Amino acid sequence: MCYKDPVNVATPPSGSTPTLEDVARAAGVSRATVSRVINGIRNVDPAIQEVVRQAVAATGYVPNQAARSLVTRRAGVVALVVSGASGEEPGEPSPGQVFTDPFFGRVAAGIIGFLRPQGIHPILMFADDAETRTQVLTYLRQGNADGALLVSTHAEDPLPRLLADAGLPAVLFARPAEPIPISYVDVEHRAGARLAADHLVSRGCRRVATITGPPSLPAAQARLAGFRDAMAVHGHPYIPCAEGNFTYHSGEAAMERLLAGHPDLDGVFAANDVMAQAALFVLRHRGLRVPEDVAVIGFDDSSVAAASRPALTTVRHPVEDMAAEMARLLLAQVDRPELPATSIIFDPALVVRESA
Amino acid sequence: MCYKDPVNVATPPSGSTPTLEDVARAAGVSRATVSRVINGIRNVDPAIQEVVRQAVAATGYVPNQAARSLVTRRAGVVALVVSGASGEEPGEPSPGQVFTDPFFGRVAAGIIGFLRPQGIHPILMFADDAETRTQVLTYLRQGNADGALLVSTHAEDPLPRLLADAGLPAVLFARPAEPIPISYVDVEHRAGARLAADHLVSRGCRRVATITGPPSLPAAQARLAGFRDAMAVHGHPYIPCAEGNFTYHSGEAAMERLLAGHPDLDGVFAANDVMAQAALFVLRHRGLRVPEDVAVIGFDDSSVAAASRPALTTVRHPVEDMAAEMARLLLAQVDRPELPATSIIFDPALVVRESA
DNA sequence: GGCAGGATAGAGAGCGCTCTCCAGTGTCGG
DNA sequence: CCGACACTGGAGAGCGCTCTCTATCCTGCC
Repeated sequence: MCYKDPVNVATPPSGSTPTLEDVARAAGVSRATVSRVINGIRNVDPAIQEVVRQAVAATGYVPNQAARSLVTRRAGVVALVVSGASGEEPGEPSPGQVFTDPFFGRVAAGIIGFLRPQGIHPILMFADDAETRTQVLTYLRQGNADGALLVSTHAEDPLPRLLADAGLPAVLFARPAEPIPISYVDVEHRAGARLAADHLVSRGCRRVATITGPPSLPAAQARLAGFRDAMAVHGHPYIPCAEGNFTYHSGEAAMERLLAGHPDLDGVFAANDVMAQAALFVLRHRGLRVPEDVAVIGFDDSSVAAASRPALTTVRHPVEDMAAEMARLLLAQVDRPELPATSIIFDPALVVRESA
Repeated sequence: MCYKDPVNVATPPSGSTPTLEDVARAAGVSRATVSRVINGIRNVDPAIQEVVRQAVAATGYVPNQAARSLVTRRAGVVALVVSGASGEEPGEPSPGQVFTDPFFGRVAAGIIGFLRPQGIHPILMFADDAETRTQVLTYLRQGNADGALLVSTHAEDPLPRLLADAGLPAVLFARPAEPIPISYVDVEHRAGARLAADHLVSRGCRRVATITGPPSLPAAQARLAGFRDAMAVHGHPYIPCAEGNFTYHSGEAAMERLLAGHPDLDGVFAANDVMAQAALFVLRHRGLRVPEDVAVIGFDDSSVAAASRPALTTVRHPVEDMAAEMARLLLAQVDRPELPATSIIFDPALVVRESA
């Protein structure tokens, strides 16, 4: 057999983008062989592989993903869905604001860090009402994306159930409020809160209070419960608490309320760093020193924790690792849809800085 | 002609997802007709349209995007690329940190707000070294995305040039450092800085300083130049300045330096809100009252501006509108690649709050 | 030396859709 | 009453790729 010189025959028929056929012609082999080389499959003579590779380079060939997807039934894309509840609540974060939360950035970074090496990229979608939820579902069904990575901002989010019912591959960032056969990753919130409680007690704090997240969120519930239980074990059965919703403003207000009711407190556990930061601000504003007068512990170890003054002691929430794990779980599920829903729970750790 | 009852013949051959063919069979028409109805095209009898629609509903048909893309040569996806320089510089924000910047959230929100109604979604990509830049290029060439929306964090970012050279549709968020035939949107930075200068002067500030962005960024240059020029016009030819890089930390450090060199200053213009917020913190820490002792003006009107204490007076940067315009420009360019590169410049506005 | 059997390459059938022809139908003017 | 013409709907050719099936070649063994 005689293979033609790949370089001289390379130019595709027209000025349009070259196809497999063009490369095959240039290399003097069949389409199938080129396909095999490109997809790195067995049974191709090394010499021919080399000829094909040269032909690919010479023609500037790039495989057409649509054609590939059509036959493989794989989009090579996953949806990263930021999903809220029905959107009726006032004060609910708008889609854009979600990004402002350092938490979301960490999730995105973790997901992308895992997916990028595999040539898979996330499509960004928001779902905050019935219409946009339908859009997500349709999008997945159309095969635009192979599955969904879901970050819900609300416990009542109906999207997880819709996805599960539709049998679409999906992984949640946190345990759903009600049991749904769907995979998720989460952190051991109770254990994290216990770490905070133990640390405050070991520092000698006796009058400790907590700023909670929205009670509708299981994560917030668990942090509160874990903190209370641990404090009870240390002999502090009653813990004053003020409810926030994870925003800076709500944290400020909550700290004000706590201080109004308990001016002598000497320790605060906030359910996330942003609220802890707000607490720091209020305390300093009141002339209270942190950690000398009041010790403050946050939760998440987000970027604001180290940036705070004083730097926040906080419970590390391994968000990036968890996000990468989400992606891993999703891809496994896409490959083998028959796999049962799995949940992976991560351990938190205490990061001691200056505030406690 | 007699159309069969769509409901009874509906079930597709197997349990697999229904295709156009299945719907056509169910409706008793040809594939072409169903396609016409679905794509809302002319020349279909209303009665038949109805029959087809019922058949679609009965079969649960959803068009396969890959097949559609294959023939239309349109992915229905655009890439949202966050692009840095070569990544050698230490202290450079990692991909994930980019999200933490409220600025990026606003861009994403603006883009999504415009694209979502059209059923187009952005794919999130980072490009921070040669390899990932190639990945972006390849991705676009493969037809995975129809074009790129580029947010560069560095002036020397080579990606815009690569995109322009490859003839791929792309729109930048800011004017490229060197002239490149590529579309972009930007804000009139000089005019914005002038607004800040005028306001400080009209408040009676006499000893004004500024915290700049990285000098390699044209936007930072323009803000500084605009501020200096305007202050010169007001009779203040010399303006102390300290360089920051748009982060909170750099803003703190810059404010410290300014105060060290000019303890008596009474006005500060920071090139973005985050650094202005840091300035606020340093000033309060030093016991200086804002705005009584020192007036502070930021730039961007990002979410942190209103959340600061005192709330920041700032120059509004219409990021969301600009981002939407980027998307519009990109889609126009995808539709008609022969269109010349266009640039659209937005006007800033002063938002007066408490800090000045 | 002939033949089984593994390794390798090619042929060709789709994947599901769009879109360009064409054929058929009905309408109107001459 | 007939031909011209707008209007509809169908047939069928791909879009570029993967992958199964088959043909060919080569090696080794009896």
